[in-house]
Amino acid sequence: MPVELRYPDGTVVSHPDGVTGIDVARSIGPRLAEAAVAVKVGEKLLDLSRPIAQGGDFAVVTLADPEGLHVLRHSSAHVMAQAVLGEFPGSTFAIGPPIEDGFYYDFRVDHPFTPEDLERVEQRMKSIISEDQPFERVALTRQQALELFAGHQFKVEIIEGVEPGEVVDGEEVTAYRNLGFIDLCRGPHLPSTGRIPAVKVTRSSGAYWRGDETREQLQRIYGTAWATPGDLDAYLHRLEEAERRDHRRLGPELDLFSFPQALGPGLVVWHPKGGLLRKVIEDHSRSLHERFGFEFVHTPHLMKADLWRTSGHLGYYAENMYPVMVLDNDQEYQVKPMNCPGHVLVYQARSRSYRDLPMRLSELGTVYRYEKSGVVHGLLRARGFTQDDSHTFCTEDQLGAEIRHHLEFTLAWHRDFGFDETVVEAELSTRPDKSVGEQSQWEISEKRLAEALGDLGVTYRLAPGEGAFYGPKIDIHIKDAIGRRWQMGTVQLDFNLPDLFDLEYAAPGNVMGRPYMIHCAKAGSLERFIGVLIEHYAGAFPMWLAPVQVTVIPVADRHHEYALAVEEGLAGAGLRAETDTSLETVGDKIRRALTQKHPAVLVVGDADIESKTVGLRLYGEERDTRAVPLSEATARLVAMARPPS
RNA sequence: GCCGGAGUAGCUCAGGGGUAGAGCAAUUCCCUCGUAAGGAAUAGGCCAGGGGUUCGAAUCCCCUCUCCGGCUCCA
Repeated sequence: MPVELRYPDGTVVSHPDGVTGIDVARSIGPRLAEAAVAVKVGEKLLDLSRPIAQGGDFAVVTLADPEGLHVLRHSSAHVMAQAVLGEFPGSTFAIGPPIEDGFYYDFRVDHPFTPEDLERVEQRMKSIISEDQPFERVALTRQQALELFAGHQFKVEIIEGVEPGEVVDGEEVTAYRNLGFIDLCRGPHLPSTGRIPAVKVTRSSGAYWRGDETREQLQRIYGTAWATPGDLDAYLHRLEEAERRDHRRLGPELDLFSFPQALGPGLVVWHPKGGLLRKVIEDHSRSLHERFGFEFVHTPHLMKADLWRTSGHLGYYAENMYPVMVLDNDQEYQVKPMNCPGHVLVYQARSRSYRDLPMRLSELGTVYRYEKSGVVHGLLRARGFTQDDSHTFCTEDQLGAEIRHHLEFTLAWHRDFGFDETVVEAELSTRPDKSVGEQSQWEISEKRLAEALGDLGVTYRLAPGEGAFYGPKIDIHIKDAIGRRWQMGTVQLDFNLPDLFDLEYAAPGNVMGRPYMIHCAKAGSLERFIGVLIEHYAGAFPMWLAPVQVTVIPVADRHHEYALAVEEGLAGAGLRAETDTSLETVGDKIRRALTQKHPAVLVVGDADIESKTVGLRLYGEERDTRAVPLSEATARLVAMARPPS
């Protein structure tokens, strides 16, 4: 039966039965056929050599397409496994998928890979590539696959996970073979290994089989592959760039904070400039909370262990909490890992009426969580941090409006700091397998969350079953300098605490109602927020955030007096200014101000004193040789320093 | 917590069984300068910590701590 294919330009062509992707690509053009690595029919990617069984939308996939890179990386992974088996006979391979920017493969080997081993693997990969071995697709029944991979624990486990009779494209299991290497794989793959233009082995690490820490730990090797050697170089260059943006490097360099060894891992001290940055952010947080109708509360860092027992944290969160302190008459206390119970106690302090709702309580609450020693990561993952936390209690009728209100706030917060859709991602997580609460609560809450996202025009990823056991949520994620995603803000329902603490309000008609509870953090943690903020701006903050906004540089020491007067004037206009009175050359002082990424530099010398002018230079801009009247410069800087309204 | 890598001056790094090195930063002095490093001198180290091996350890071995890259987990 002929297959009808619709090309991207809209034309529809009928092809004879058994036509392959490469046939069609050739019929379009020889150059396209040469560049092709796979074809796309409908949503499905197919090997070039595979007969096209069904008609539909058709496109030739090349390495210029994201799908093409995916195929390239998948094939590179197979080559890597082949190379490892060649270099280290007796090793066993597990799985090897493509990932963002590259691929990995997991192995069981008799010793972990050394840097020299990785070098050998890369060399062997390159020789496999130069041999241009064809990739061959092998269709198997479940039974055949079990026989072929008999004794291969990982593969047998995967095949056994395939339901008997489960069929994809008329086949139960497929594998790909190139020369002596064969692995289970859905494909598609490049036509041959020679089609890999640029590949590099990057690093190795331990990784648990099936991502389960109770199971065997394997050795993983990461690699990266690109459409051209130039793309590979650009990628490596991008990684170096990102390293320069790393907040753990920039923080101490800009004298914002440090992690003294004397304190212990994951604990930060803020230096004056970092403290100032943090103050600006806290001030903005408080003013926005006020505008969005939140009330401020304060709760202690230390609370009776019984409270954590009631809240359930000792049941499911104990391993993240610091050990018990025994005080007074055998009374047990613990440091808070979360602010919620404190806010619940504020709610409970007196009887509440529906007229009190919604009640929005907020606090910059510092919490301490015991993070495993291997996971702390600068400000992005610390053991002590401050959340811009809030808990809102409302009725079911108010739920939709409240969720939208909180989401709007969270999005406005991120926008104010310059985080746009290129780095921000929203995610809606729904009911997991194990959960508390009524089905109706989950349904209505998930619906309201989705509606709020829709109302505000937010594109989001749906994460089914990823919600907390106590409620569904919307999370805001931001990508850091090297593309890692960090959870920032969250709007999260809680069906658990209102029950555990028996929260009530008097509803009309003299009946008692149970409030809905919404956890919401806008920034998430101030530490993490500042960490990604530093990386986002590479330390060159917008003026309203910069700890030092203006540096005044006198040309010679006879200009110090005027320079200090200029500084005073700037300070009077509300700007954070510093004068560099060191006995250095102008060039050196400029360099220091720019290295510290101060947004504005004012140079003052003989010519300026008489005419009441300054030389103005903004970060990231070339020198402006024009003398600017001081009043004009001040007005410009004040305008630039205005916080987002 | 697990797998690997690494810790030498405030920072970036050299050295490597036989008296601890450089550049930048710091301090002092000279220079008085118009937009990314002016010059000189001085000071600075329990070579992460603890145990071993050795006539002798920063160097070799073991343990611990901390950091880095991953895994697991997470704001």
